[in-house]
Amino acid sequence: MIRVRFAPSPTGHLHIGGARTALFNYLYARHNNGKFILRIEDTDRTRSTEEYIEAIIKGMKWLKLEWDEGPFRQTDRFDVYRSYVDKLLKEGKAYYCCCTPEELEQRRKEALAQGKSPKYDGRCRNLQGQGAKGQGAVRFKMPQEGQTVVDDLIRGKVVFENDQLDDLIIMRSDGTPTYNFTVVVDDVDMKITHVIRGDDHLNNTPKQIHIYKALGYEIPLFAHLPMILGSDKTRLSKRHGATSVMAYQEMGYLPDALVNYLVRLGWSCGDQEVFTREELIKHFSFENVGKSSGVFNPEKLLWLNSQYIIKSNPDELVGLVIPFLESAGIIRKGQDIDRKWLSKAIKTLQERAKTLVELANSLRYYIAEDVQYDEKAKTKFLNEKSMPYLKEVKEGIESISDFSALELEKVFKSIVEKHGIKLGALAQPVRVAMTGGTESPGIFEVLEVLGKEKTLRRLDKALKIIKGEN
RNA sequence: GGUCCCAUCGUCUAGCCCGGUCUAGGACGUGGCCCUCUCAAGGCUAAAACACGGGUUCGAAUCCCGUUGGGACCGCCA
Repeated sequence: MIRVRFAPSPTGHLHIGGARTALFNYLYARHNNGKFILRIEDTDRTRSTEEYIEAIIKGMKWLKLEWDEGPFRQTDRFDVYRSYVDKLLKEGKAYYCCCTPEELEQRRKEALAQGKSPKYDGRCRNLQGQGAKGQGAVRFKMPQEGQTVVDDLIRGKVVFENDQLDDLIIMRSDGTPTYNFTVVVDDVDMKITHVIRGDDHLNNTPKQIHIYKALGYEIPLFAHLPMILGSDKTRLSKRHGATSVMAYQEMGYLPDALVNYLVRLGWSCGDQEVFTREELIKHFSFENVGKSSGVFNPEKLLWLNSQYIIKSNPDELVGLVIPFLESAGIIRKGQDIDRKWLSKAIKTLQERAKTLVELANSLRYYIAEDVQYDEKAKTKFLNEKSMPYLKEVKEGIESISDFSALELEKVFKSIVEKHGIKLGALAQPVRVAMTGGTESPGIFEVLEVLGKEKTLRRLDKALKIIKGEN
């Protein structure tokens, strides 16, 4: 049974990079009928918050990255870590270190200034019981010779010289455990078979391997994912724009579109760009995960989002767009709206909106009582020249009983033929009268969605404006 | 500074493991054309890359070495 985990630290929101790590774990688990575990690594009590735990869970749920076990929290397991530390201490595989953080910082700086490696110098390592027992931080005794090989599923064998490794702190002087230790203990306890995480952990891996060995446990398989970079090729951060997953929800992105974008950043499946969740699960494999880091490209994400909006069922879009209509002030919060009609309106706009925010805004002229005219469009199309045509459209419309796009087209066509003009000469003035602007879905569709009553009212208003009555 | 990782169009990538089929394929973005009542969507099309230098070989994007460039890590953060 394959068991993987996503183990974020709640010191911030779920961000793009974390989401992709979670996604790859999720896909690997689902592809292999394994288990996906969520574990919150909150041992840094000064920086972890409940709020961020909630935010991470919210982000995971929004992306529909369902986990099978957890969320486990490391702060619930301090006694477990403590017992493992005691075991190592007893076996002489760890020792107390009474160097203060200030001293260490000082020595690190000096080493760096002299061009030396800033690793811990092992000062307390050989004190052999002379050091203050039971106080200070606990360090793990790393082997100082030989090599450690990380056999990575993505990178192959990576060799580290053990003399490069330093005795890392596994328990702080306040008794709380640290990351490199808890991660091993938890992965063992939770029977994790594959550790799938960011590339930034590759250098930690040999240290963790030694902890597994000291504890006498089997070493899991590792897969280190390439990093996601910003446009300047440095690690993706706020400087590059939105990095929080939920910011994309607010900007009107569909979770499936984000997932699709993220998975293609580092993974490929031939020439295919758009995938259903089922296809992703079916095809996902580390064989097709690249080694090099990738630059986050918001334009491609936007394109994918537009593709997902086009593919969506308009009825589903109704529920998704309503919050955006509310926040744009197009409808009042909790206002009743005819969902069937809204669905029809959305259908005409789907291929024109790249985000739900755009979709909501483009719905404005359908929903609002009055049109807001674009000044340029108004002067160009609502004038003496178009007035007679507008009148004829009005008369034609009044005469039909079936107010459908099909019938409307007939009305327009007969006027066009009668005057020997192009359809555009008729459609554009009507478009401005209906929407206030020069861009919209096909004019017949717009009229049909608007309905006879609203159409006639807007035609009247446009005619009044031309006559200067408004 | 040390260690580790990486290197194909501006960007994401296919190809690389198993050298010839690569005048290097696809996608986003950009330009042009078509469609057309506008805007989109869609279709067609163009420009655009094997970082560099050495090997190995009849032949290298593909294998080896080096250089350069980029990234990550070196915390009583995770």
